[in-house]
Amino acid sequence: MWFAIDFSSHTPVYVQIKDNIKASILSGKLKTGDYIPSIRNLAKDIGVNINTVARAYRELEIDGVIRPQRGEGYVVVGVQSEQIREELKDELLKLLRKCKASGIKHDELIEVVKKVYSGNGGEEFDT
Amino acid sequence: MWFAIDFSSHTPVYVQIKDNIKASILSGKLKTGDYIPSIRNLAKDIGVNINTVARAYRELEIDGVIRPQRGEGYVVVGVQSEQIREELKDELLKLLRKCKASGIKHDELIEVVKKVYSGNGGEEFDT
Amino acid sequence: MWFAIDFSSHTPVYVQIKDNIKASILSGKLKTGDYIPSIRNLAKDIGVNINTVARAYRELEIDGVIRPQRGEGYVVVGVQSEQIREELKDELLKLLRKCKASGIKHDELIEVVKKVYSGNGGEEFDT
Amino acid sequence: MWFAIDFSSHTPVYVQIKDNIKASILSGKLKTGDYIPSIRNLAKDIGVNINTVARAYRELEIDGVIRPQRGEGYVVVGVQSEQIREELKDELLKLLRKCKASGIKHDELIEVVKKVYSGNGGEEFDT
DNA sequence: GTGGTCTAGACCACC
DNA sequence: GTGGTCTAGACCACC
Repeated sequence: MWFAIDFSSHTPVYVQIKDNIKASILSGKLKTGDYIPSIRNLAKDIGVNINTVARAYRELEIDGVIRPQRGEGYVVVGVQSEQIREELKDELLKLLRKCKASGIKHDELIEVVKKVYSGNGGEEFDT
Repeated sequence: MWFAIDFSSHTPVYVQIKDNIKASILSGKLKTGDYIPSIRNLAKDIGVNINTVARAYRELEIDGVIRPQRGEGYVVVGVQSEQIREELKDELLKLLRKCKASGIKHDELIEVVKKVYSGNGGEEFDT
Repeated sequence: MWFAIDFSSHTPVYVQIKDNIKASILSGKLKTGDYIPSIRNLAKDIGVNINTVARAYRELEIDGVIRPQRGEGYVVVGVQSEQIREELKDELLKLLRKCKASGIKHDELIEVVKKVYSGNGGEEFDT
Repeated sequence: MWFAIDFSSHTPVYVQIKDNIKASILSGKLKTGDYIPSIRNLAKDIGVNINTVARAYRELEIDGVIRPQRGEGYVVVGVQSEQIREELKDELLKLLRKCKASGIKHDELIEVVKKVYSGNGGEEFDT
């Protein structure tokens, strides 16, 4: 697939997979009705065990994000976009507090924001 | 102490303790030479096992952030401020890209920034 | 044919097909000598792969329930009625114990029984 | 624990474990606040792999039936009794239809019901 | 001791 | 080919 896993992260691999799929849908790289990679293919691509991908997919199914297609894999159903955006903003809020507490100045911070939200660049968050 | 632990987070508790102490130093709440809480007290305060705090302190000592004072607890040595800030900004960069990719508008984002970096408040990054 | 498959059930599809055919014989909807649908037709009707129906038929043949008629499909031979009924009653016994243990009252239960065994209706076990 | 697993059943082992725990709560053998067996103990007792029990417990947690107690195992929260009873009655309805379709007479059936719902016996559904 | 995650590999059902 | 379940065993965090 199109994303890398950070094995040194404390975030479990299966959660990273879930997050990546959801983000890909939000960003439009995956649309409703699209097939996502088969469990075995994705596992091979990102170098993890089949069970790890299977768990991610199973939970995405429970969340209503994907749907199993008998014998053909999983297709995208859609995501609760607004809900996920709120979660992201919450995450951002926490991180910004850390930044401020750590003495990062407002100007420095705005510079980082500009790097991402400047005219073009920055659409790709996982390459 | 002055921070809460998120037990539902994937970030291990001992890492959260380390991060919090380092951030407190960066923000100036803790200065070189200050005593930090005893292992036993901090453990009681935040409701975790002594071993967990001990591990955080042990690693902070290895990192040169704190130093054991014979029989009197630990005192702050200092932190590689700039390095930590750069790491934070890196983390922020990644998260912002996710935000953009997920369709969060620039205006919404600035609103979140303002929530934290507004006038005075916001020194507390963990409340 | 006259039955639906529950794809979300843990019972394998080929077992559901077998059970349905056996029940149809027991109930008299299928009699000795009757032809059952061709593998291809049944597969199309219930929306499963040919191999799945083929497996069900193969096992029914092994069990002596149906018999291939050269070039003409399968005909019903018969079933060990009494044995199957005893198995069903055993299954029922277990489920009723669960019901009682779970606090379902006798009256509630009788109501369910009545729903099925009331006057005439209820011959269709899969509608 | 106090229940056996049917390894020949098509119902996955982890589902059987979930069902048994829920039934034990419904029947009063497990009450709110009780600890359930540790993952490793239950796995050893019923002769399955740790992962299988872990999956059952994880899903029960998602369902709000049990709650992890840091470092001490899982405690019972409770169950949506009424919902589970409705599920059981649904299951019963399906089975009864099979019974009727298979030619089991009303009298035979009532006999089975009486075996379970007669004055005393029958409370133990899993011994 | 407790639970959480992951691997390597097996076997099954279904297409 | 697809997904689903399970095992045996490892290593981690936390108590």
